Amino acid sequence: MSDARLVLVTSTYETLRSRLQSAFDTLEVGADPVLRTSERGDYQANGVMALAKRLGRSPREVAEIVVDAVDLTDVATVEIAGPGFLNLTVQPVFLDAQLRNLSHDPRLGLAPVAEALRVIIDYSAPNVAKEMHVGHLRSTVIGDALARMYRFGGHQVIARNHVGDWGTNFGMLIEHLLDVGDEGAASTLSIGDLDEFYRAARVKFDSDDAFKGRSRTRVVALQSGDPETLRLWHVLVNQSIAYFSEVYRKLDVTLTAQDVVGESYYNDKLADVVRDLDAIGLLVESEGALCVFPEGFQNREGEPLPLIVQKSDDGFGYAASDLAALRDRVDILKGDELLYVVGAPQVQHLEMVFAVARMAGWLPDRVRCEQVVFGNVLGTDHKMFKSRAGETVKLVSLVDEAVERAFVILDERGTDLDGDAKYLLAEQIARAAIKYADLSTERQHDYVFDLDRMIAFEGDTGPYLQYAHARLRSIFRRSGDEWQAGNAHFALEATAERNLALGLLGLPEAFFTSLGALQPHRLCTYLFDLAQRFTSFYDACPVLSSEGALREERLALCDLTARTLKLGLGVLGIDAPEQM
RNA sequence: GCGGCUGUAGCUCAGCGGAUUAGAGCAUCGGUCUACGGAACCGAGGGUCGGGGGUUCGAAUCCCUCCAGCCGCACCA
Repeated sequence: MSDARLVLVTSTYETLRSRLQSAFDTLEVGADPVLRTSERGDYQANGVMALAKRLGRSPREVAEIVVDAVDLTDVATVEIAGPGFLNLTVQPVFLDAQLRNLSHDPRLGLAPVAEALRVIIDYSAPNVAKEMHVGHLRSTVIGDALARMYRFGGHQVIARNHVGDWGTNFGMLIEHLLDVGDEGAASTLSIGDLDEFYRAARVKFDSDDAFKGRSRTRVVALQSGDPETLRLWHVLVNQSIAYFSEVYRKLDVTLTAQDVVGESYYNDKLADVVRDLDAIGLLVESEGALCVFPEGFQNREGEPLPLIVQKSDDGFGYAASDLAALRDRVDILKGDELLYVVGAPQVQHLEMVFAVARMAGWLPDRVRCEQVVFGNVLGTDHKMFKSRAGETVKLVSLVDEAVERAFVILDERGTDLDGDAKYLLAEQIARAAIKYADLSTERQHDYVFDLDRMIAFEGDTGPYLQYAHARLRSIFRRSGDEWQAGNAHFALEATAERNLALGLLGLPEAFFTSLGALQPHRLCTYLFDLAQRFTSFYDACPVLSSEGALREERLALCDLTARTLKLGLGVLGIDAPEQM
């Protein structure tokens, strides 16, 4: 607000919507105009249909009243189409003014929200001393995209990486650590061979009774806080976190070691969860376990299904730590929104946790609490994504393979770059391919992981969008570095120019729709559509060879397009390189 | 059995607060252009939107039902 240079452009959509709203209000306060972009006009409002039905009047009649009441002077022309749709065509003067404003707005019309919320996003959640595999890909990529979008939207984000760093198998892991020695373990873990470490421990546990006995004793020592055992446990945890950080670096994910708040963090709060549930009278003992029975959940036999808070062996289940974490996020972190980016198999469990939290009064209505559900990653055979040997695929090998593939593609088409620059570019392309493929599909759907398709430079892919951006930047390299956003007049005489311009004005709406629905794919769709508008423009409208005001105008359109693509991709966690 | 998710062109996916010939990418076919990066542009063919019913002037979109697939359904998280 205090920064006068930050031009807060009222979005085109919002301008149209609010003017229509005033007109609709004359008939019924708050009636939704239902405005959307359209192929018939630039925008179409079809809220008249629903309103007419409620008022018991003919749609046509209502449409005429709205048209008479609406003030769209110098903004758009309206015409009634069909039974009562309002088709809006934006006026040239308004387009020109909007584009001029955008030219000077670093946020491209995307004003930060008036009221910042504190949003807690739980995502990634790998397990200590276990490999990160494809199953963690979606949580990590989607969670990080949402975190970036919330931040850019003006909210405060607290990322929580709910790492699995506790449980009975740590007895076995620590004993194995002792067998191979600190340094041996460190070297195995640091090169990222976590699967090997875990497998070796498991094999001994299953085949060696003495080892099994030591492991059980070790669990007890760990739970009772034995200092040496805790030291060993820390070795495992720290090595793993270092490894995860390397994976996040490869993926360009914003999670840091500070965001890791594992299950162990809640250990001393679990007893309180049980005690407090008991005090409220929700706790029921069933088959030796302490449970809460939220309404509406049944087991196979049609009997009430419990959320087991404390197991019959007195140990705490993950329900307990999830409840403790939820309380922490509401009471201590003061979250306004709690998001859990967790896969579909956990739907019932989290629903039960949320239900119990509400019953206990730990989750007030003002707090939005939601699981950001996502589907599975499938192989090209439409079965769960596995390696040829039938094993789960390591996340790092997935990324590495994509980088190699990007390298090959760069070589094939010949690049000016070499050495580190070339490697960095290959990484950027690989990440774009993987992330965009994941983000551009509606997240609840399973999707098919097909590296060839997602790294292709043609079609609806990350690299295609990067390429569109790189071509744009190339224009400016050739134009000489004297160009800067000036006062171009946007006449938009060519159809392709006008289509591109309308696309550019759509960013705020696309962004907030996407964020509001927690659906990054909507922003992807917008960016791809914009890129297509651009390539059509690029083909039809020469930029550098045009002259005078027209050249200025087209350069300004290119500048806006490049910035919009870069911003949009960036907010999804995808780089937009200057050249490819 | 109960609950959830999914079923849209050959393939991969959008659309699902109801709207006029159901969209895109890939693949196929046909054009354009000595192309500011052709990793391009323009166009064509291809779908009874899983089946059936209902609500409606109008449904891929809402409701019911059936079919198919995936997932979950008490002490591993």
